[in-house]
Amino acid sequence: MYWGLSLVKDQKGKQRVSTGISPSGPIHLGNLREILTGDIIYKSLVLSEKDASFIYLCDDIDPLRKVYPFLPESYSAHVGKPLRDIPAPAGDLAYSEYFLAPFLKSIETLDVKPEVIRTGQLYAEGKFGEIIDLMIKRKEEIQNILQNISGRELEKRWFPYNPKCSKCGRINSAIPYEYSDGFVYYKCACGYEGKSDIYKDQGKLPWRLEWPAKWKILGVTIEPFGKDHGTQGGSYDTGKAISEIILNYPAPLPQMFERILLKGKGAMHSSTGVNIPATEILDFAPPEIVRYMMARVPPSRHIEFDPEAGFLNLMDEFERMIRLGSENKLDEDQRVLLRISATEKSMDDLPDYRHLTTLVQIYSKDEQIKNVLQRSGKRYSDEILALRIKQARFWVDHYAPESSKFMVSGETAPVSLNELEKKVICNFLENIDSMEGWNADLIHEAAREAIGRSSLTPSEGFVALYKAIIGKERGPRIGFFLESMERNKVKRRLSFICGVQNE
RNA sequence: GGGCCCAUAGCUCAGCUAGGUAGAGCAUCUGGCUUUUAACCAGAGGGUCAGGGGUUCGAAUCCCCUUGGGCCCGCCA
Repeated sequence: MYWGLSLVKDQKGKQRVSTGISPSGPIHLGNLREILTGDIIYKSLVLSEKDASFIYLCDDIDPLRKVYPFLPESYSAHVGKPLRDIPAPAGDLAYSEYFLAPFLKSIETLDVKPEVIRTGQLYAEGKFGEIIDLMIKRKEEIQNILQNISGRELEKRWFPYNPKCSKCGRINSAIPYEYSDGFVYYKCACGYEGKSDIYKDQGKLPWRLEWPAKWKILGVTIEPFGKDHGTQGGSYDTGKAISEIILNYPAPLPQMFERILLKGKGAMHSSTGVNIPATEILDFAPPEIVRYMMARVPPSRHIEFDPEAGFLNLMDEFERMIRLGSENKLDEDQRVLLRISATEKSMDDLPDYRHLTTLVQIYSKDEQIKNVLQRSGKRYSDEILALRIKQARFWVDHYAPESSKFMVSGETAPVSLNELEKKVICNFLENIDSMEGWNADLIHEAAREAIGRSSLTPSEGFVALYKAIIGKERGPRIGFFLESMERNKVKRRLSFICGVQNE
């Protein structure tokens, strides 16, 4: 059974899948796994005909933890303040919204459409109030749970609520010393003394308490999370205990997921530069393939993403699957996988990606590529075609390995050909000289004829031609390829090889 | 110190919570076709299922140990 279906099959009643993130910087492919795993689970619930909803929490009240490498040093003044209170590196938005906006755009492209909830807003609306009150009142009990399960020693003055200093704006430096009637009294490191209303966004719960609180407030029943939360004694373990003992709410069904590694580089991490921003993935990868990449393996396995040759193979694999799907040749699991990988857009008749990576290297204009594709009788919508061409070009420019790229050799570039191969080139040159026009069919016919007059097999003959023109043994179909080049340029190159003087 | 994941063909992986004669795609090789596509069709070679032990009539599959690789926690989220 498909892993998503297997995960949800025993879930009873109303289901709510939750995912989220602190929008503390640009979101990369690795982060995308969380929300896509959530979406796959959500869609698995829908396929299982269960009553399901899907939410995405933007933890915009989390403090800025440090000056990240991508930030100017001036941000040191903002460390400790909620992300929603900090100005963005550019523009007028808040810091959190600045990083959230492109991410939301990306996931929409990926056909992920959760209800987006800002945690700061939940605090502002007082949604956490009752639970904060309860947690403060049962502080000792919670403290014991945390200490027993996580094994860590909590400080004597530990308090289950972090007030935000109304003077300096930091949420990590105010020390509470008293609680009464919904107000937490604190003294901040900046010297200010004040109080926070727990029914407003004047402070927050620490993570290990906030997580179970969210489960109860939002009615979460399933939640995927990274292995960092899932370790023994980690925040899921303590969250589960707090949820069940203190809040009397069953902990959601957990689904841990492994990380995404960049082939040859290791784990993706925003700070090390080993990552591909989520937005950039979509510059070259159709959204279906990104979904497919996450959906095809169970979350417990790490994914080694190879944006170079491996990506093209993945595209092939997926396109093959679509083809088999339309021929009704897939087994049940594969059908589910395909269904879950699909976006709302139709996947019928998509131009072959690998083919496009060749075409974009031959032709510079979309119009020419469109003509070539139409010659084969296929029609694609301009919008889809333009997008795919753009993606293929991006891939060729940024990720294509040498074996997938070609460059036309200089007119006098050295090339090693044996006598038989040279003969093919010279025959071909003669044919070109006497050709009536310059189009793909004629060129192709001329090439076949030239090879026919030699003692080489057709495939050997084509190797000779490719070696002469691009210095490699294989290449794009010769007719269309040469048609896109200037006739005289081709002639000069072939003449050089044959040693024929040009007039 | 603790925890999780992984190891199956040259490469990427499936098969593992129904234990029953090792699979797919790509790559390679052979043959065919000889050109809308670096295409397509047919076939072939290629694996002590990391190693060892156990359970079993029977183990890639379940259990234990070992080795190797990766990651996470022991700050904060």
